[in-house]
Amino acid sequence: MSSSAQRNPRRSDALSRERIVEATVEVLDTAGEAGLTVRALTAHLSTGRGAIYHHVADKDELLAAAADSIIGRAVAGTEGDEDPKRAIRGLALGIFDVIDAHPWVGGQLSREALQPAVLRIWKGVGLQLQRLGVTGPARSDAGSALVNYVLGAAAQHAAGSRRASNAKDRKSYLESLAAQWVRHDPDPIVQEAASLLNEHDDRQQFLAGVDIFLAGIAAVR
Amino acid sequence: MSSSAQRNPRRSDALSRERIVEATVEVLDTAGEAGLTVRALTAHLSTGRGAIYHHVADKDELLAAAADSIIGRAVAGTEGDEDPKRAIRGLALGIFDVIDAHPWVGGQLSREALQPAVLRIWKGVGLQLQRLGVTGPARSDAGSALVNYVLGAAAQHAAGSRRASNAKDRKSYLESLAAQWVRHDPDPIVQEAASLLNEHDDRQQFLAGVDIFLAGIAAVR
DNA sequence: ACCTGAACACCGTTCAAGT
DNA sequence: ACCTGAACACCGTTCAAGT
Repeated sequence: MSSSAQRNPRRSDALSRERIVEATVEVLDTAGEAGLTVRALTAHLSTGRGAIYHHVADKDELLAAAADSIIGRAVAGTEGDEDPKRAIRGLALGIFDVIDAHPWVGGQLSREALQPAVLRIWKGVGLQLQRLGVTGPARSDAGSALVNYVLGAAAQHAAGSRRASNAKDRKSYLESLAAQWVRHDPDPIVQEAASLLNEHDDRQQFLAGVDIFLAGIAAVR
Repeated sequence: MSSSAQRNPRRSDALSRERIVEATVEVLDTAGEAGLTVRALTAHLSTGRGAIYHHVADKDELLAAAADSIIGRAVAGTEGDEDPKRAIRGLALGIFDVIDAHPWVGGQLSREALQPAVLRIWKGVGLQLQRLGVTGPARSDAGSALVNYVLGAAAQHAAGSRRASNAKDRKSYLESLAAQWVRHDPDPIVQEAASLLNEHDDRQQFLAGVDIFLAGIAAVR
């Protein structure tokens, strides 16, 4: 009845899909995407390599389920806001923050269009757009624009943060890259364009993009 | 001087980075991302498995170079348009079409933020935004919004088309999915939101998204 | 029914040996 | 200098054998 430990603490309970997905998240968070191997996972669960295949079909399903468990938490309780615009900002920021904390989710969401985690995001966006009064084909266009923007920004941010855990390194790399552009093409127009790579706060820039989108659907409507 | 064939047609020339990247594109186009193995690639080039490592560091570099060769062609000659808005639409559509034709590029662009192909897109977008008269931090925000939207839409479209090569299957799957949402949650608000998954032309919807962001950039400025 | 772990059919990458 | 292909150190998944 209670969830307390049993006689043998090394193997607390029978395996279950939930326990496997939970362990998958733990391995991904500590070892990254490359560190998620069936061997590492089953070692973490102290079970045999083949055991997980009684509960999930394959590694893809495992990754999709792990991402869904993370996104599920982020999207939950985002409907509360009275103001649909604020709700959209909250939903988007919730996804951004959760991907910042679990970079492997960013890559996973781009891997399969109709996976549960992505459908959750479609659903949340659809609800808020409806509350905003966007209807008909305009809502499909707006929803697709927002979902694709959020997923694209998430993937790029995750890809960047996965590698350059050191922010200083990243900054100096971006600066040298911009300088390289300018050297390669001394056209002042290129020089100005290189400023896109300047230092910025990814999170704030992400939110600015959401606001550009919100202004866009208001203008197009 | 000319590029005509030599005596032995089975091994036309010495290996080179260009020839290897070209072969990589060919393998990816015919066998997909999962089909790109060093064994398949070197067989296609009729050489030994280790040969390519004299010209590229590893498989990641190969994928990045292959994507860059595709994106390079798409972005080239997109600066011609007088009207910067039309140039942005052309740039975005060029990327969409090239990813529609080579779905593996869509996934690759989400894998590494500062890879050459992605930087090319940043550069192209930066140039047009500048011509549009967007300056200062507003240009960074606008550029990031546009680039992330394009990359997100590209990845989702590619992920969708990779699997469901059969459009009929995809359509009926989306329909049953929407029906499932409604069954699961009879709230009419959910039912309406499910309409986001309705049939649509991905390419046209992609362009509608670009226009939303363009309108937003104009409104926010 | 669930679990174990050896076995299978693969990978990417390295490196001694060749030319 | 460039190439070859065997060898190495891994993978994900299956499946007979156990409980």
